[in-house]
Amino acid sequence: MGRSPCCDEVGLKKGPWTPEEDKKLVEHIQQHGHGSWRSLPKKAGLNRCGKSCRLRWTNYLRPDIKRGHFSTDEEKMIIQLHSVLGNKYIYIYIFMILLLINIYNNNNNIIIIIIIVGCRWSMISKGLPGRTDNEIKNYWNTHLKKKLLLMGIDPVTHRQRTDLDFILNHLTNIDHLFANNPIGNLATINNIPCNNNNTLRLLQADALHLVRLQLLQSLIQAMATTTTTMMSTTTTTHCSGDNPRSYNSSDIIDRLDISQAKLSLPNLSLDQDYFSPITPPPPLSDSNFPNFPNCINDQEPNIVSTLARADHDDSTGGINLGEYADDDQNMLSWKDILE
DNA sequence: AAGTTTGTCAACCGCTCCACG
DNA sequence: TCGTGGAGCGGTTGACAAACT
Repeated sequence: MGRSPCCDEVGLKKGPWTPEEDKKLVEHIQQHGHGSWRSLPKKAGLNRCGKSCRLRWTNYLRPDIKRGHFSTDEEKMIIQLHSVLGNKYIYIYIFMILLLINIYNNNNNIIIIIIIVGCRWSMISKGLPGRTDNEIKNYWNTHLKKKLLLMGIDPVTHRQRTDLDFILNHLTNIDHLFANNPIGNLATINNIPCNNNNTLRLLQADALHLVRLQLLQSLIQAMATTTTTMMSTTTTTHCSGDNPRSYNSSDIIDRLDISQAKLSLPNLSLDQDYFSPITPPPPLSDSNFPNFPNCINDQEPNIVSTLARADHDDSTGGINLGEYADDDQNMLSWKDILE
């Protein structure tokens, strides 16, 4: 065991391969096969270590390699296989639970647990002919991970994210969405009759508040879930991927830009005509929201659906944003919720 | 046009596993 | 059983290109 001395040899070239080196390597392997990688460089006339040659061949020069754009099917396959093969942490998690149970029960029996760790990318690459583990790994780290995160899916657990980071980032996206889309767009895309810009501004502001409040509600739920599991009542700590973060209530309020005063929103006097009939419109498309990340369209709350779901105040014809009901239909003020 | 930041991906590093003498 | 070398793995780095300011 121990580290191979292969790449420690002094004077061997490192870094990017030149076309000449590629040619030498390919020609040698085509004529003689790779044989022992360690002895290959000398035989092929290359000033490289065997390991470097092997990587160059397996990741780049091999004739059966498929390079370039990943198809949708390939993406799906990677995600699917990663959800099954990729999560080595789950085994450690299971191990810890079993260990704790064992300690709790004061059980002196020896538990033998086989932890399966590793072989992820190589196994995933077997499901995608022509793709190398290195390429899949790179594609996962640079594209798919981000895509899943934007879709609200945790790339480690492959479950819908409910943590604070996701909700706060979502709020940022929503603000960005509204900041970058002209008012006219919002009216035309949802086929809402449009009489004047003032009404549209109110509609836009209303929709923004509703979306943010809905997300705030999710945030509060997430906080409630998290805080019950934590020892501290003043700080909510959670993990998102590899980045542990801490929040206190003022951080959250700062990020949301919602103070308690702002939460007590007045009933907005929107003309009822603009919500009649209240039927959920078709999902928003890319062309309607060019600044919105493509991949999260399906996951994004539809603004008019949100409006349709909002509590409708019959007395004013507006929408009551100031209160939310709990499970028993008791009306709660935001002050109550935050406290 | 120039400087800076960000994203991509080939290549490297350090480790473990396995076969073999 | 142990030591050694070869092979392969996942994580990380850094050069380069593209995008942005």
